[in-house]
Amino acid sequence: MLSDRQRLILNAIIDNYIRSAEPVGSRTISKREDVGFSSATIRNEMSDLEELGYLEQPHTSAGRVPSTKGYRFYVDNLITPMSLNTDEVGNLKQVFADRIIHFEQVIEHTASILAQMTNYTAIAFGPEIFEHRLRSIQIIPLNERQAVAIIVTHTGRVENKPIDLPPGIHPGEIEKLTNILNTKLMDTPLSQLRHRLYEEVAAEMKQHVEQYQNMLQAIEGTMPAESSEKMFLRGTTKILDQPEFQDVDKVKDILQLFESNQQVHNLFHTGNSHGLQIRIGQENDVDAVKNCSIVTTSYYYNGKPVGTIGILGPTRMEYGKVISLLDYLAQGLSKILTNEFEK
Amino acid sequence: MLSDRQRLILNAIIDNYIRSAEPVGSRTISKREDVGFSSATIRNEMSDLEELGYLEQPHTSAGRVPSTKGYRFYVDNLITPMSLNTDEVGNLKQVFADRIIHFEQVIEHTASILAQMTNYTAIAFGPEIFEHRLRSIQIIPLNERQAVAIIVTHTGRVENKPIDLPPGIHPGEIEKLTNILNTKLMDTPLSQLRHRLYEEVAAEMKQHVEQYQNMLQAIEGTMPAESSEKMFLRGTTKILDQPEFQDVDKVKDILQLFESNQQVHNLFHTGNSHGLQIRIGQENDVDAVKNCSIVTTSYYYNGKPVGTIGILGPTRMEYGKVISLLDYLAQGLSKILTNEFEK
DNA sequence: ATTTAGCACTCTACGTAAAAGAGTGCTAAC
DNA sequence: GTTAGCACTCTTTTACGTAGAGTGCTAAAT
Repeated sequence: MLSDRQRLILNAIIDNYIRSAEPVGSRTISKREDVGFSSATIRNEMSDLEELGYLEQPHTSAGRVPSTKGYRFYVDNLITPMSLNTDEVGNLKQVFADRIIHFEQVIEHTASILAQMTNYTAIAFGPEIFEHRLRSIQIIPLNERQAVAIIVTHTGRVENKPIDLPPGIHPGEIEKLTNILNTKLMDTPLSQLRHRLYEEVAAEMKQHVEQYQNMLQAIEGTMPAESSEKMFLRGTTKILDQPEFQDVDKVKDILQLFESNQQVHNLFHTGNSHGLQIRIGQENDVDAVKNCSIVTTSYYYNGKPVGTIGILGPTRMEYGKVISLLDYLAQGLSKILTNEFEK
Repeated sequence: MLSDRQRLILNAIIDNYIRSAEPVGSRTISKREDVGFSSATIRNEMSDLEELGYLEQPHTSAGRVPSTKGYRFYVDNLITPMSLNTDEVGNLKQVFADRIIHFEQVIEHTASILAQMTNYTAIAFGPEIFEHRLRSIQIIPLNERQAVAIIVTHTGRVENKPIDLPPGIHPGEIEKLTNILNTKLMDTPLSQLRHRLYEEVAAEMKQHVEQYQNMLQAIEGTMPAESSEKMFLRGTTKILDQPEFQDVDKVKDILQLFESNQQVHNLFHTGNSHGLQIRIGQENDVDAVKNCSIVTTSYYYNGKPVGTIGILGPTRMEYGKVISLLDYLAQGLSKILTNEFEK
């Protein structure tokens, strides 16, 4: 659809704008080494590109700025994923080089390094909980009325929740119950925990445990809600460094959004789709990030997508760099995850 | 030192400034009902108060603004703690009215309600960990090489850490070890855990567990570090609503500080002192909050201070309201804490 | 001796105007 | 098809004058 020259010029404009954050003029482009045309020619092409919707003009006699459509074309057709230099690869390797104790620590480290290397806000979600299988469930009484239920998954994730004990329950009952739960539910994926609790455990409990219904309810309450995977958000204030967010009003909504885990989760959750995803400016549903872009990708366990890492930055984002970093890290995570639990 | 009239005027100025955030002029004060002097008289007094260091003038021919010294005098001598109205008391009571499952949830709720009712940033620290006593310690193997150690305190707090297993250790060994640990360490305050681990457990372990030294080290690593009490920070973006923080540069440092748990902890930690503490503007050591004030108070368990709740806001803070709220909530927390674990 | 009215003075905030600068769009020449 | 040239437009910056708020001082009033 676009001529080669139009593509070249669009690419040059976006490239410049990403660096300068200022509307780009025709003369700036014609001075570039990779463009051999006079400013007048560029002006004509710019005019056409604007008419086609790829560029916008803040006002007459200002330079051009890429539109959402422009960025979209850029990331779909023009972008050359930045190849990482040795320093950068070195940095990234460190995430995986440390002796790995726990996958969640690696995830956390991933988010940190992403934020640090991009200067944008980074997020990383722990492996989706429905892939975790139960390794152990413990009920620890604190006193006559209260206890803590603890669930440990085969990935080492620990969830705990306080529960009320039925009045007058005997400690031996709790122990019996714990045994039943562990025997019956071992290796159950968390997503099926509730289901199997009623299907298989209830009957057994009925025989051995008094007041089993109260306990059953209490225990059900501790089962982690779906899609409550761990989330690490890093570099939330990086957005303040961007020139387009020098106005407090423009950042307030975003920072407030960061305060709510639920909202952040919704924002980055990619639903069924996986792999590299880019949402640019108004392509986002949430108003607060209408002039931000979100780039996410997935990592895999046994070929299945189980987690997401991503970046939130201004629409004027260094897409090439971000994509390369995300790719590299996602691959690393997939590899580690598979190694760690497959042996 | 200050005459009654000077105190009256200083109080009026601060009172006005807290509400308006604008330098206060002599005429504004003379119009107040509680002040029966002409603007000229006020001007003279203001001039004196400035000379004494209680007021500052942004520039000639602007009104006066309280200095740090002025605020200090205000909170020490002039302030009348705002009595809470019924609506407010109702709100506060809700924090404690919900059926209490877990003290940490109450603490969290406290931080939220503080932020919401003051429109400043609120913080609440869970009871200091050295007051927690061990209720249970569990070691859950994940596979041949890895395990998770879980520590539960009598307050229901759960800490967990991944540990590496010594190669070739037998599952039975782990069970034996867990039994020893629980028998020997039950009810030990967390602060003495390390000490008693070596004093009392090591000998016993030596007899029953192979490779006990490796395990000992691994377990020691899971013992929570001192002063790692839970912390709830709420309303971190409230500061953006304050007129004196409309400039991005002025908030950036503060928001960045909020990103680091460690720094937040240092900022609010009151060391040995307890009870109501107010640090105004430059009285703070940390540069980022040089034009903020921090008000904290303690809550108690058996008469001993075990936790802190507090507020961070602009120096121009509604001290009276904040103090009343903190007092009320701290008392409530103390009461609950004592009830919950004393029965 | 204290308080107050009056007034000149100072400084900021605001609005307007002029000038400078950046960039376009069009026309005509190459 | 490309480019040089130029008039035109719009923003940004600077300058300047005015209005407003508030002070500080003096002299009068209490």
